[in-house]
Amino acid sequence: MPRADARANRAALLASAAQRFAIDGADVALEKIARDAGVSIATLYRHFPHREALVAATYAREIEDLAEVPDDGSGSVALARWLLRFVEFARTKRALGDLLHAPGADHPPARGVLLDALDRILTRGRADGTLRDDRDPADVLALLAGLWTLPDDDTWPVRADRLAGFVLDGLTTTR
Amino acid sequence: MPRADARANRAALLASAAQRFAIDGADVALEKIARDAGVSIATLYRHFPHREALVAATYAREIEDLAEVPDDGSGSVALARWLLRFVEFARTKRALGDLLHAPGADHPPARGVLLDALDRILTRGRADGTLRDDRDPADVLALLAGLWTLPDDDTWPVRADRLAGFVLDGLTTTR
DNA sequence: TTCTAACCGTAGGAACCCTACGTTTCGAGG
DNA sequence: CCTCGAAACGTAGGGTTCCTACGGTTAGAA
Repeated sequence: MPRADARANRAALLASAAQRFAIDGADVALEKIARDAGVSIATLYRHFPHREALVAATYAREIEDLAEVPDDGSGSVALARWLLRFVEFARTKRALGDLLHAPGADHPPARGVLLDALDRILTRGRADGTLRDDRDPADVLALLAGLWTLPDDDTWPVRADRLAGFVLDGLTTTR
Repeated sequence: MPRADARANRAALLASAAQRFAIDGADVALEKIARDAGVSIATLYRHFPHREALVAATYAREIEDLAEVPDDGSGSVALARWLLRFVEFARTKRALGDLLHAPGADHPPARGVLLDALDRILTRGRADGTLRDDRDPADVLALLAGLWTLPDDDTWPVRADRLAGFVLDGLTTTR
């Protein structure tokens, strides 16, 4: 159990981070987040050793939510539902793009969590014959990276749905 | 006609940039490129007011190459060939990812050039019935953004081909 | 050879990242 | 209620990169 002041500072940092990431994007200065939270930059680094850790912690709950895959329904239906949720996720959490799609070879934990979820869905679809068996979770995530490149205007939802639909189409066997 | 020394410096900068982008990636310090070229950082900024301009100029020739689309063959065949070239493009010019897929609403010229090429291909495929008519060039480019998120190891070519194949499959009508 | 517009480098401010180090404070145990 | 040490804190500063202001230098036309 950490000290009470440490816990409070951590919470304040996460709150500021969520706000700043939403307003200024993923590249906002960490010193700005620290200032908003009323703590020094050193405290931020003590709690979150690098930017990635702060981003991951900020969205930890949402990532866990997205990692849960209901057990009912066919693989293709599960995928369709998951994609809907993922699109909403991408729309509201633009700062996570860098984290999920970093070209580096070492996956951040958040990426692994989502890959696991996709793996469960693909496995189920493979078993019940509703999904093709020649794609893996990383392929799906790579295709969805495009969600973070779409222009940030009113056309976003339409384009995003079309992109997700494209992915779903390409994965389903029924056709 | 600019002065001879200005032309030489510009050429030296482009040569250094090509080398540095290939070795160190898109985020290499501009001062390093300037030093390699034997000029000062101010000279670099005078020729290329921002990083984007330098990247675009460095790969201008290759982008123009990729913008040329042969007139023969069906739309789907043209698309297949173009995708092969684009994959090779992505493999050798990783620094261009940021430029082609910047989320901002204002397209850099290089992006527009490729969108035009894709548009010609899609239009042809729509005319001859080999390509679906409900996708636009920006959709295709968004799907291909995933190429820049793949891990930089030996599995790259395989994953890249699979991704491009997925895009092609999803666009062709013959099935 | 002269002269000026174009080009160049030096120098430095500003923003950000990250760490070393001395100080303060919480809260468990007496 | 006090003591006291571990844990947490902030200040300060070095390093890097971006970008610009300004005065010196040079190419090349007349």
